[in-house]
Amino acid sequence: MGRAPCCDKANVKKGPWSSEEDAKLKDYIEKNGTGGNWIALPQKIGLKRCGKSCRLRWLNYLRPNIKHGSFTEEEDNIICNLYISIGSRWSIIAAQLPGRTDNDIKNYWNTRLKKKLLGRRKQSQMNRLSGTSQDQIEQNLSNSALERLQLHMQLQSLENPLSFYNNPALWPKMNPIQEKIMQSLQNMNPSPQTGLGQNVDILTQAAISVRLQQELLESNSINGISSSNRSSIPLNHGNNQLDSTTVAPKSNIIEQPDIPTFTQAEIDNLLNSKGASFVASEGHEQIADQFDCLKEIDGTTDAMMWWSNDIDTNSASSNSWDSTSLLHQSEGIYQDYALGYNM
DNA sequence: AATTCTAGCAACCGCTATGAA
DNA sequence: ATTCATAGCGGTTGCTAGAAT
Repeated sequence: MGRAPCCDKANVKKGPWSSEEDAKLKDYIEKNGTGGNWIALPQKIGLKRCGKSCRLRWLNYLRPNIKHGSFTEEEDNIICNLYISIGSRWSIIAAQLPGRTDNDIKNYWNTRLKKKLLGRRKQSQMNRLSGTSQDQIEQNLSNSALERLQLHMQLQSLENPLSFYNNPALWPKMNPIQEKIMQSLQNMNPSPQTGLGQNVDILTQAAISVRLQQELLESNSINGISSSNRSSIPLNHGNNQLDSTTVAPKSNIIEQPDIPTFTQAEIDNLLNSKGASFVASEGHEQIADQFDCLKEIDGTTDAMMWWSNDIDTNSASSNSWDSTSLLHQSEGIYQDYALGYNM
């Protein structure tokens, strides 16, 4: 037995709104407000629409001060800044852009902005990988784009020791598993080859983080913490949701890889390239291959962005952090990232 | 000119959060 | 403390117009 429907589906019109329907709804709300009850509203005004549909139509289209039309460069920047910081919290992002709706921003990101950021790489990947299937190309594109973004963020933290990335106090609250991972990473030794202090190879860090997550999940399962009562552990919501049912079997746990280090030239190239593709060295590719197990954990390689993208759902919903300050904190990130892609 | 493909957008669906009873 | 109705959110779907073949 499922949930009771919010309205009588059989007698409800779906699809695009007519101008008459728009006029009816707009006229009523402007005169009377919503009355705090969207479900009852369509019946009051004789609309054969679901209350949810009325609400969406009002919020996304009819409401006064809605901005239609193209996004400005400043709006692009804000959206990218916040997306990098908090992920797909469209309503929070929309709150920073007066007149824009979450739906609008979500569509804009999915159809244009994302491509604008990644698109330049697509062509060069296509050139290099001609002969491989389109699926492989897309896979390589999205994985390495994420790697590149995170690597750039990591390097950014070295250049600016007081930056958001290097200051755990500024980071969003992490769950216990993430805390342990971060502690382990912070304890790792400096890399003498690169002279980059604690900037241990990011791919290695991520590989180790995966291993730790697997170990922790396994120990939880041994201790009787099943997926059904996992709610006692505030795991990530949405993209990075860890699910013990999809964790790779023990035999697939990755071995500690040999640690190749990025050369200074590679780093320089990464930071300064404008649209050039990131060509992983042989050693890096070997490690990158290990990240397939990430997909088995949470379905996407977004897990690599364990600290930049993961905000505990509870803290987000209880407003224990401020999206406005996040926006400021992340301003520099996107600007540099955008520079790298020559938007 | 007809057909197919693609991008952009509006709307829907299902889930979670919240607050009242 | 529990149940229920509604609001709000984010992911997905489907339609349409324009581009490409």
